[in-house]
Amino acid sequence: MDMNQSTLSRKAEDYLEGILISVNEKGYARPRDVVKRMEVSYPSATEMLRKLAEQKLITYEKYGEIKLTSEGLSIASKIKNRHDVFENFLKIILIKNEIAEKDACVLEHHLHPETIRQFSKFVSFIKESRKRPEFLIEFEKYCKK
Amino acid sequence: MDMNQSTLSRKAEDYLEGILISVNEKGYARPRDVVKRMEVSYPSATEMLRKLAEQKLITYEKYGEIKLTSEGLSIASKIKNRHDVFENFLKIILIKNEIAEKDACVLEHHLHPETIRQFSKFVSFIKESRKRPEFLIEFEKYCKK
DNA sequence: TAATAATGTTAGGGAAGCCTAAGATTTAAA
DNA sequence: TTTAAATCTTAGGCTTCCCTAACATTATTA
Repeated sequence: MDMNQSTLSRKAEDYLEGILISVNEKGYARPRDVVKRMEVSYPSATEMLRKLAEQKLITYEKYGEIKLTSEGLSIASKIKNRHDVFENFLKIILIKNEIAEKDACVLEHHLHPETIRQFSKFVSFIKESRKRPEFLIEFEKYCKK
Repeated sequence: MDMNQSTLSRKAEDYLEGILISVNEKGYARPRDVVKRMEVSYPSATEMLRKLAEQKLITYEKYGEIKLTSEGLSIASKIKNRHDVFENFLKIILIKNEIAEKDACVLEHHLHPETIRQFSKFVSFIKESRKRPEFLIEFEKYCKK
């Protein structure tokens, strides 16, 4: 049960994550939301929506609202968590927000679970320090040289 | 001049990097080297080799030795440098060598140049510290909790 | 409510990258 | 040197993801 995650393509994960964002905002997604967020044409979106529906990761009927099934939600949330981990990490190493956001999308796929776990720990480690760790101050100086 | 890097697919970059490794070892590559390193079939390798040759990134003739052109070498070297940066980084955040090596392959593509630069700086920053930075010792403890 | 605009779907096709099967070439062995 | 093994290429086809053009549906507005 639940072998889908491992066999889901990178793109399918992307779409699922995109759908989650709309669902969080207004309770459902529309093809137009997907089209905008993924920067693809309507036919491309329709095609992927059908596939995701076939795999029971979303509910979707012609001209209808798109929602995540519980399994779809579970997968999308995992991807989104990863995304956040990487985005946070990139900001820590002083990358501009805009770039950090985009590059997190690249990082969030296909890394070994252990790698993701370590990135995640690294971010928590930094964030849990009461004051800004000395080494980050040093690193910032180092970058300016 | 040299707009190829930006338009080269991720896979093409992978192959180029693989070829570089064989070239470094023995002065040239053979289809069998590519097949082994990329874990693809001969026809897949042949197809990509032809494409790379078309783009003048390698020299390659039927049944012949494969070599990098100066442009191919320049691109492959950049990719390899990135790979090394990421591999080093992953080891710093305490990921097993074997996984670090594989995941560096994922990281080495499609990140913003600024992101790559920052990763690179981060690694240099750590490596240039005379002694092992305190925070890494702390991080290691943190991971064990 | 009829016309228009926005949204969505279907049909058909393309590029990238992968494969197996079959055949060609080169290398190694008998 | 003939045969066998290894290597390599060609032919043909598959999947994923993308697209444009044409058509259908829904929403908006005159």
